[in-house]
Amino acid sequence: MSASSITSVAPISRTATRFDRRLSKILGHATAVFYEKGYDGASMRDLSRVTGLSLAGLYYYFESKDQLLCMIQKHYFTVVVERLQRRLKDVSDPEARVRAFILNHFEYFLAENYKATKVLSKEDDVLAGALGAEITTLKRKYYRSCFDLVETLKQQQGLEFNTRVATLSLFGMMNWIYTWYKPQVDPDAIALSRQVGDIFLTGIESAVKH
Amino acid sequence: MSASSITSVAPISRTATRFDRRLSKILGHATAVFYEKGYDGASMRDLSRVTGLSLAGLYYYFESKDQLLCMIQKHYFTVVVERLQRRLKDVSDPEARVRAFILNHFEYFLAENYKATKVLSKEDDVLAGALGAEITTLKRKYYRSCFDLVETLKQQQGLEFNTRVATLSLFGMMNWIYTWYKPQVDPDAIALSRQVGDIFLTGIESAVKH
DNA sequence: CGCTACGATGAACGAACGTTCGATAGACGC
DNA sequence: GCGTCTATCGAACGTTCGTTCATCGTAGCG
Repeated sequence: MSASSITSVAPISRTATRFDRRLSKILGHATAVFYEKGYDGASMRDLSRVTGLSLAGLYYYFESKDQLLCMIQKHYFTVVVERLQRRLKDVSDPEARVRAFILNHFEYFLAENYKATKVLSKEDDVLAGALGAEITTLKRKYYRSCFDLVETLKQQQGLEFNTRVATLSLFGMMNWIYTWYKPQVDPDAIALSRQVGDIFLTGIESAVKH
Repeated sequence: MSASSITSVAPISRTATRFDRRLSKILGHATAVFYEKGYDGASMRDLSRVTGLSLAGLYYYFESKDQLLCMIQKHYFTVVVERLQRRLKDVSDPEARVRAFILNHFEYFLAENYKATKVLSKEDDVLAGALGAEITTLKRKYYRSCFDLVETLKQQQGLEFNTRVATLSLFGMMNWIYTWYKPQVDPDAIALSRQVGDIFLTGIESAVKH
């Protein structure tokens, strides 16, 4: 029973929302700190400084540093999956659905939650035990969504390739971005999702100059 | 002046090679430890245990933990670039040269030095100052090699795409592998380099069933 | 007014960390 | 045989870490 699940069902809504709003801000600050210094490199004292709360005060909102990371990862994965499902409702063509996946990923992780990308990608396996298992389940669900879209496209077009390798290569292209993306230099989320989609679906050699 | 550069030019070859051989083994053990626990997660005491040397004895071979990581990264990047240049000598066709790059990367980092992939990819930005700058230079050289190969292919075939995005997408596919590759399940380095090359060059939709 | 739960704090704890220092063998040249 | 260099060690140092605990003000409720 996590803190958020307690308060979200608590009868006194005023106190509950206050707690949740405060927690939400802390999660945002923590994401920024982890983005800049990495999970191990960031200390609770760093987080204390940027949030304005005391070191001990932080522990009113979560049980441990591990659980804090868990809550962050959980939040972003949950929301991106929700958005994906909503977005896929209007799309039926298999190729368009794969492109919708890519666009959804970039719009959420590049345009709206840039710093989260690094935290989710890099601090991939630091969580162990029950906390790690919870995140693994969520992540597998997200992966599975993509895998199924690629597999459906493969069936429809009568293609032949290793779906696992193809899907994980696509994830590679998307998740590696946190290491090189520069907003001033590189295309925005929409243009980038088109280019990555082009490479994945038809390769660089299909982009003939006209 | 690093320790290895001193000893490699030292007149007394017996002492020098002994030092270098021992250092080389330590580097190998350290790579394995960093692979398993991450750079921050791995302690000098962990390294002391697996090497059999005492905690203080380790510091006879390098100046600091940071410099140890630097030496590891330096070694692998230097060797892979050397191998690449040797391999590219026999290949003139632009597409074949891009495929040679991919094959070279997988054969070195997947088949021969699997654990190094993670250490190089994940501990990408932990090094700061002069140590970090040295690695950045090497890494940029490797990136530049690939960029030029892609750019040449683009010119020869009269293609139109963002070379930077394409190149870094390729790196994404290659470098992300450390997060998912399972030798028992997934194709070997040769087959994998062919599949990744296919995706990059012609996309998944070109792989029509016959 | 008094009670209770909430939100927050300063100070401290024990553990683990990277690194250093002085000492100590053994090998080798003079 | 004596000084010097190589290789290694136990022990400790100072620091930083995540976490805890007793405490305190405050606001709402009876």
